[in-house]
Amino acid sequence: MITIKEIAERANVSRTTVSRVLNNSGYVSEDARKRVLHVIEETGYVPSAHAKSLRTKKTKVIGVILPKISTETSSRLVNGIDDVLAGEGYQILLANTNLHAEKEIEYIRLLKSRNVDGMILSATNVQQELIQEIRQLKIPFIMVGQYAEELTSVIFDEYQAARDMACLLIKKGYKKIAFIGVDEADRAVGYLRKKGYLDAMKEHQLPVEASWLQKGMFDIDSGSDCMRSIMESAEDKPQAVLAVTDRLAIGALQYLRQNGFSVPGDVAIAGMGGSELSKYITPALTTIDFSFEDAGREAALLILQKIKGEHEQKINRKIRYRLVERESI
Amino acid sequence: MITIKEIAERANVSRTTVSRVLNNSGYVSEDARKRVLHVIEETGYVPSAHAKSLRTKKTKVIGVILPKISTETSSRLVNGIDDVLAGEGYQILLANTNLHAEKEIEYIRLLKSRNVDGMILSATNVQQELIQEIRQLKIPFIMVGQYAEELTSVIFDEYQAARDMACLLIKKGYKKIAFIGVDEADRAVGYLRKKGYLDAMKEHQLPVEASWLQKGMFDIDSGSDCMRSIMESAEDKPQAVLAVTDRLAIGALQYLRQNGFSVPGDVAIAGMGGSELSKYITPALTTIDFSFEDAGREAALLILQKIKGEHEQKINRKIRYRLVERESI
DNA sequence: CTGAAAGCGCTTACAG
DNA sequence: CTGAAAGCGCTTACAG
Repeated sequence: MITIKEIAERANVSRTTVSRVLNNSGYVSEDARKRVLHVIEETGYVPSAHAKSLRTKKTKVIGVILPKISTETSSRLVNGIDDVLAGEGYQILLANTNLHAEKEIEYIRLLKSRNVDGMILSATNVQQELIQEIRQLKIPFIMVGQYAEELTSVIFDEYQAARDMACLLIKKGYKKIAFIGVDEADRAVGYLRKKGYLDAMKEHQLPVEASWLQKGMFDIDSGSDCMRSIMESAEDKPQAVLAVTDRLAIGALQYLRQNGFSVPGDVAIAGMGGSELSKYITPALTTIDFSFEDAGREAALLILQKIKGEHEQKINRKIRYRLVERESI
Repeated sequence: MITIKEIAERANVSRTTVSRVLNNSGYVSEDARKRVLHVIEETGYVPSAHAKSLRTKKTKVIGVILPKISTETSSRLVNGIDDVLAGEGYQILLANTNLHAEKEIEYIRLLKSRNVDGMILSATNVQQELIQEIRQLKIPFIMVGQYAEELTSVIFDEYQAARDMACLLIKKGYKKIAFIGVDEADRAVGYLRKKGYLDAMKEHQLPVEASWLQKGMFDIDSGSDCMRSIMESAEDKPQAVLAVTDRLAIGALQYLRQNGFSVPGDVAIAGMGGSELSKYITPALTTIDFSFEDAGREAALLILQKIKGEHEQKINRKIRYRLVERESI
């Protein structure tokens, strides 16, 4: 590889001077600048970012830790992050935990060793160990999707969103509303959304049968399984079901249609997530569109501010969501 | 930041020894090793990857250049890449051209400056300038999605795939088949798929009306527009339409349904891509599932081999595709 | 306007 | 088994 030393020799100047024209800093005579530029052009020299970071302590790289790489949520989030980061000359270094929560800590350390200028974690939990690791980190850090005391985060009002959706269902006249959730270790999606639903039901004095409460995973098949459990075990069949993700909702939809139920005629379905699928499936799914791109953009903006040292204290940014009413309820 | 020097001092050994225990190389007495490990543990020391790469010339980072970050194709591709790379301790540094072809070269240089161990480009064109830039690159490089003379690539048989689909349509009895393509600058998706369709038609002596040939972009709305053009301008209305991407096909579907045509009754539709949407839309879309995850895995495998210097010559790997017949034809 | 030299945090022959 | 020293490719006070 060709280095600054060679450029300096060829242009008949010192490395210092080459560095100056590279970084547009300090004084360089027009003549020297031209010679250097010329040699760079003709050699195709590209300065080593590593050597540079070693000195400057800046890498222009932001580490992004994702729970899963090929989900629409991650994709939209990363898109938003890259949207603002690219403009500032930063790049994204990806880390994918593949839903193994313990890898979050591992990757935080790896990214630290890679001297990233900041990290953004799309979190699925807020375990003490993880929070601890982040707290002792000296690198700017943004948590997305989960709220944690003392950490700067970009979140949605998960509780309110689920509650809004439950209320919409109730307003529409549905009284027997089932619920498909996920593990409550995921505080945002598992716990808070469930609580929103539960509170809405209670507030309207609507009973909830235990068999109406199912817990699935983050995929379509799981939604079908949950719906089956509900329909097969419920004393009183529900008139509607609220699923905490669109995929779960779509799975439920599949089950119902395959078993001769009409949606929303026999059972209404609402999802959450605002996925593209929700729009094109038949019947189109009523859902909540969380602006993941905005969340990504906001996270990127915050990390940039932190890098510039513009704010010290923790900040909690809430991103808006939109209730999208369609044909499934 | 805490460095190897401090660890050495605290453990009362030299930096050399610390380095040895860090890398598990050379001889270190049990006693020294223990002291070092202990200090590392208690300080939470993480060695600087930058400093290390500066010496070793390896970064364990692969640059991945994508035409768009939030498409299902990219998402699946990156998933496949990460799948094999993560296991080998490599991370992905993302670069998103956002469909600006000229940024491909720019990012190749940027990634070069970042000393990545290899690059994978999900290409949308094979312009001379780009190919030139890649050729003079001394870093292992894999091209995905486009074939280029002398470059190692992972591709699909785009021509055959489009031809297969057209033949299926013909076999089903459709004779008047329209086509929605994209710009032929994209040789794989634009040119080759069109050629596959055209050749199939010719082979079966089926005439193609000029108005049946439309060119769109990579989104759903564009598919609608193309379908409108076809239906409004065709002398002879087609009985079927082959779109080169699922999104274009879905746009066409939308247009037809909104204008009172039944699918496949009045017009049959086939897409290409094997997107998740194709499966859940009504009617379910007949499409070609390109295994983008496999393409990603294969690209990662190849780049790993190149890094290890296991093969010099260029290789062209063809990834299988699967014709998925569903209800839209 | 220019350059010599120190230093960033590592690894690695080399010598002991 | 261990360490002193050189070197990776840059930048940056400092001196001129």
